[in-house]
Amino acid sequence: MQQKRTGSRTLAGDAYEAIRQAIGAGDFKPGDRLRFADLQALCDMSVTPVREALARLTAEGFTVLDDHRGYSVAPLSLAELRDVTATRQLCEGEAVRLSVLNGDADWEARLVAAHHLMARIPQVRDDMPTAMREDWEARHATFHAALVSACGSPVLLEICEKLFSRADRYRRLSVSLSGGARDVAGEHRRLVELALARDAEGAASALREHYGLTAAALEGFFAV
Amino acid sequence: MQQKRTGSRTLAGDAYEAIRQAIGAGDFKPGDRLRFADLQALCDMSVTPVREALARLTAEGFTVLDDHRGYSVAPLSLAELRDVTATRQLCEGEAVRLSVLNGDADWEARLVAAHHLMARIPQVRDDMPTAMREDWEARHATFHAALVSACGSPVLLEICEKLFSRADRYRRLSVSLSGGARDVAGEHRRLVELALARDAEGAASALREHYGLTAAALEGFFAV
DNA sequence: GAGTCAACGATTTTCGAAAATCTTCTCCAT
DNA sequence: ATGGAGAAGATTTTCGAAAATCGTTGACTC
Repeated sequence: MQQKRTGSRTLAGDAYEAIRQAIGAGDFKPGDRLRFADLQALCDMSVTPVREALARLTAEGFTVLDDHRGYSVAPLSLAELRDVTATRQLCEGEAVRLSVLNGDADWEARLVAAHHLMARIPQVRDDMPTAMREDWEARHATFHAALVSACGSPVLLEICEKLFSRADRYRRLSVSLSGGARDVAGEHRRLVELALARDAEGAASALREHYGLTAAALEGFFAV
Repeated sequence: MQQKRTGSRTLAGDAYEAIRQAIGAGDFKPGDRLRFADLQALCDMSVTPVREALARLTAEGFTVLDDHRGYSVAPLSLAELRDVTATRQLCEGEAVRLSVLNGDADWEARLVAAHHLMARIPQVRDDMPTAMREDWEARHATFHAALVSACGSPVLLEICEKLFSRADRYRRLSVSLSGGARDVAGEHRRLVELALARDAEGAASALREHYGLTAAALEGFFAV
C-alpha cells in the first residue's frame, strides 16, 4: 500500500480530512457505524492511522466511540442543534465582542477581505454546482473565523472553531430551505458594518441573532 | 505482556488514566517530551493504546502533538492561565446561572452532598498526606461539577469539564501558597448559599470572583 | 413455549516489527 | 572558524496479523 500524502504530514492527518469530508458530504449518515474495514478501503491505508483520525474526530464531536463496538457518526438532533446554537451565542458572542474591542487595522483588513470573497459568490442555492457550494462554505467559515480572530483568547477561539464545525453539520444538512425569506448576505454585511463601527455590543447581538435565525431555519428538518 | 484492565474497558482507557495521572503528579513536567518507549514501560503495553491515549489527552489540552516529533506535555504559562480563567468565567459563570434557574430538588441535593463531602476534609495543606490531598481534589472537582450540572446544556457542560481539568493543572502546581489570606472554604460555602437561595446572578458573580481569586493566587508562580 | 448457554462469525483492539522521518554528529570544503 | 552534505542513531509512524470482545444463532432444558 503506502501511498503519497495529500496535504498533511501524516497519513493520520489525511485520514482525518477524508473521513470528515465523507461525513460532511453525506456518504455516512448520522448514526451510521464506521467500520474499520470500510474506512481502510476509503483511505487506502492500515488501521492505525484510521484509528487516530477517529480519535480526533470524536474529540471534536463528529463521531462517537462505544467501547468494543467501535465508532459511529454522531447523531443529529433538534435538542443538540438548540444546545450548540445557545452555546455558540454565548461563546462566539463574547468572542466577537472582544474582537471588536481589541481588533486593530490588520483585523479590519482580514475581515473586509474575507467578507468580500464570500460575497462574490451570489447565493447558496440547491442548483449550484457542488464545487461552488463547497467553495462558499469554505469562505463562509473563513469569514466567521476572521470575525472573532482578534479576541485575544486562544482558548475561546478553539472553542468557537469546534462549535462552528459542529453547527456546520446541521447547516449542510439543508442547503435548500434557507433560500426563502431570509437575507443571509444582509446579515453578514451588517456584521461587518457594526464591527468596523466598533460597536462591540451591537456586533455581539447581531451575531447571536444571526445564529438564532439560522437555527430557526433548520428546526423544520426535525419536525418529523 | 497483556495485563488485566484496571477500570476502563480498554487498555487505551487505562493508558489515558495512567498518563494523565503521571502528568498531574508531576512525573512529567510541562514541556517534557513524551517518548513512546517510556510510556510503554510505564503502562506496560504496546504502542497502539498509548497512541490512542495521547490523542485523547491532546484533544483535552494536556499534551501537544508535533508531527513526526511526537507528543509532549503542554506547557504552562501565565498567558494561558489568564486565558483559561477568563474563558472559565464566561462559560462556567453562564452554566451556574442556568443551573440555578433550571435546577430542581435533586440538583440541590447533589450540590449539598458534594459540598459536605468536600468540607469534611479540613483544608488543603502541604503537610497533608498525598492520598488525602488527592481525595480532596476529587471531591473539589465533583463539587464544581455538581454546581453546573443542572444547566441543561450538555455541550456547555463538556466545555466546562475540559476547562476545569485544564485549570486543574495550574492549581496542582501550587498546593502550598493558597493557605494564606484566602478563605476558600468560605467561598465554596457562599456559592452553595447563593445557589440554594436561587440567586442566579449572584451565584454567577461569586463563581467568577472565585476563579479570579484562584488565578490571582497562582500568578506568583510565573513572576520568575 | 420461554429461557439459558455455548459456540460461531463479525469487528474491534492490541501487538511486535518494519518503514519513514527527524536529529545529531562527523567530515570536508570554503 | 563557518557552513553544508551526508551518514548514523533515535524516535515516530505505519503495517499486517493475532488476540480479545461483542452480538447472534441455534441447540438444549424446564
